[in-house]
Amino acid sequence: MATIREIAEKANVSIATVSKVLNRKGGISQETVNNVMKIARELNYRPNFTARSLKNGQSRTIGVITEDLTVFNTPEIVDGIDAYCENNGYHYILGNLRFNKRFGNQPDPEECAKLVHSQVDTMLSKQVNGIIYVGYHSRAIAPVYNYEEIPFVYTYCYSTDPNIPCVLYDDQKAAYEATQLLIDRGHCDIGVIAGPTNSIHSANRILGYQEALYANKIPFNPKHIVYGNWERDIGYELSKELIQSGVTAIFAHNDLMAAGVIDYCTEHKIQVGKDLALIGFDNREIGTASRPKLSTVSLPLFDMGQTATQVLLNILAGKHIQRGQKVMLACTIIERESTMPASDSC
Amino acid sequence: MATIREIAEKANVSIATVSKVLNRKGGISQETVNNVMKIARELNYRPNFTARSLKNGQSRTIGVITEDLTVFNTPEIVDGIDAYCENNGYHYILGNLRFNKRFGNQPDPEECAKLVHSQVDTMLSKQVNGIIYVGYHSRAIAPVYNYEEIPFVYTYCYSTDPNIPCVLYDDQKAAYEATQLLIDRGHCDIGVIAGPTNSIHSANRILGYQEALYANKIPFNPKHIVYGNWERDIGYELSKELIQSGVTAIFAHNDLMAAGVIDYCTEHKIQVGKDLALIGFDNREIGTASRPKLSTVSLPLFDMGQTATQVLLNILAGKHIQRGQKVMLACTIIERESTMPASDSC
DNA sequence: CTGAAAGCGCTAACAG
DNA sequence: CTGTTAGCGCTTTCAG
Repeated sequence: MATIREIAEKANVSIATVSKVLNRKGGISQETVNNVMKIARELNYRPNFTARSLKNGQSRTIGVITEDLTVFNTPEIVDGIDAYCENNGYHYILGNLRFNKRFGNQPDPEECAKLVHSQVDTMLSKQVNGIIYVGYHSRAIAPVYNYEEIPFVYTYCYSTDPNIPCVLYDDQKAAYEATQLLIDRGHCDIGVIAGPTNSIHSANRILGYQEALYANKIPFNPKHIVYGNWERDIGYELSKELIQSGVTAIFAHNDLMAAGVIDYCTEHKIQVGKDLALIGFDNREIGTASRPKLSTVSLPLFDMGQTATQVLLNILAGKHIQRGQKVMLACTIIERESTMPASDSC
Repeated sequence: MATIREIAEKANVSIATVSKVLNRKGGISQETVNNVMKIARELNYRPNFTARSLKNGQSRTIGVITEDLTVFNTPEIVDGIDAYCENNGYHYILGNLRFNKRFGNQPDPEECAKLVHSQVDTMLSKQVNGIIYVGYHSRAIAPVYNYEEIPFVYTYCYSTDPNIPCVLYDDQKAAYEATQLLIDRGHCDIGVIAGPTNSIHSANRILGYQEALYANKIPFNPKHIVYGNWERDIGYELSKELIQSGVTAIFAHNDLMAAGVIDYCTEHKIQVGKDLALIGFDNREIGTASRPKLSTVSLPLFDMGQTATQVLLNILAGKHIQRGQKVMLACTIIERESTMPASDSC
């Protein structure tokens, strides 16, 4: 690859002059400029990013660490990071921890820490200015590193340390809206199939659900909340309970469990979308595959990627960030067939 | 961040000595080694990758260009690249073209070329040693660049130029095996719902299908092949035709069209897995969501990523590569419920 | 307007 | 065993 020096030789000028021309610094005669540019083009010159970074002492590069690229949420988030970087003249390098293949859903904290540590080390050695850490499932994570050296932003997970900003989606608001949709469709006996009792997602979604009931003056019946394990089978089982206890609508905390509800209903000739209203969460592919198509809550993944990048670049630009900043992005309700027919209200 | 120079000062040795210690070059007294290492650790020293690359004139880094990270096949492939790089001491940088959001399924060749060109330029300026190009749907692509400068390997797509190696999966073999499975399950009137007539995938899969019939001495009835558009609705419509013409098994060239077949059968009380055997292709999420669960063909995506990287690293290591090398990786048949009950043979 | 020279952090001859 | 020196490709100050 051609270097600045080769251009200088061909053009019979010094490398300093070439550098100035290439960087449009001005103070160079038009003639020289033209000539240098012409030769640069002929030689198919491309600046050496490495050398430039070294000299300038800055890379305009951020690191993106994904816990697992193959998990459904992650590619969209990275897509958002990519777009935001491109629009702001930043580069990023991706590091993928492959937690899924290595650990399944039960990451060994010890091993994880080692992987993260080594990934951060690599990135630091590549002179990144900051790091976005993308969780593979939402949970609280201890600070991954002696993060003081460099700003971190978490997304799709959050830190136990209040100094690390995170970008999340708003479970509570989404649940409020999902519940409101069910109410708008004429239901007041609304069951909830939540995730495990220790899920923060479910806790927040239950809050949103309760708020919506309250706002609509519908009494809250604690029996209408049952707890599952995010799997399809449990949706099947729990829907039985719920339906027998008289609910006419179900808010399942993920699409998989909602699919289980559809399984149960199909088997028992209960028409979802008519006899029973159903809404899921996550907007997974399964929701368009099911019959009827599942109404659900879509996660703002692309936006989370963009926002996380924005937050990080703001920090890098020295803009003040509140301690413990948590950016909450809104989800979108997607109404499909499972909640469709508006019947009469309570 | 600490530099080699700071270590040298604290240790009262020259930077050359420090460098030698850090790179385990030997010829340094144990005492000095210990001391330098200790100080390096205290200072939390991390080598500057940028400086090292510049000096050594090589980055041990490859570029990975994805046409679209958010498309179902891509993350698994990148995961494979990641794993292979990690195991072989290589780095990679990812560039994501975001074709899907920019163009949908109809990429404008002009615009694409511009994006690719600029991405390759960036990577070249970052001194990558080679590039893996990951297609977002399988098709022939004109050489993306003046690729002579640097080796390219394509995966999930192939080049019109025979000099560029590509890593693909073996449609024909997979189709042979899928058809054989149907035959093993007792069927001889096997319909095919193919993709569009111009799809190379479908052409190869039809070949595999015909081979399997021939190997089992089953006459090939051209009427049993119908052409769709990869969408679910067309699966519904075409299954009608096929079933009326008397087939007892269907090989759909993707899972989406297979889901359409299930739709039709559910509606017409035809029990898939009993009255009709069905196998799809791609192993998408929808296949576990459907009832019955869909038998299908799983793509060797992770393996494609690994193999593409292997091919590229071999080229970089100077190993000879045949002109026009096409590596064909085997798919895996996944039998689920839609082909299950083995009945009596023809 | 142009060029010489220093230096980013690191490695590798080579000399001592 | 250790240090001096040159230089990777580039930018920037300073002198001319």
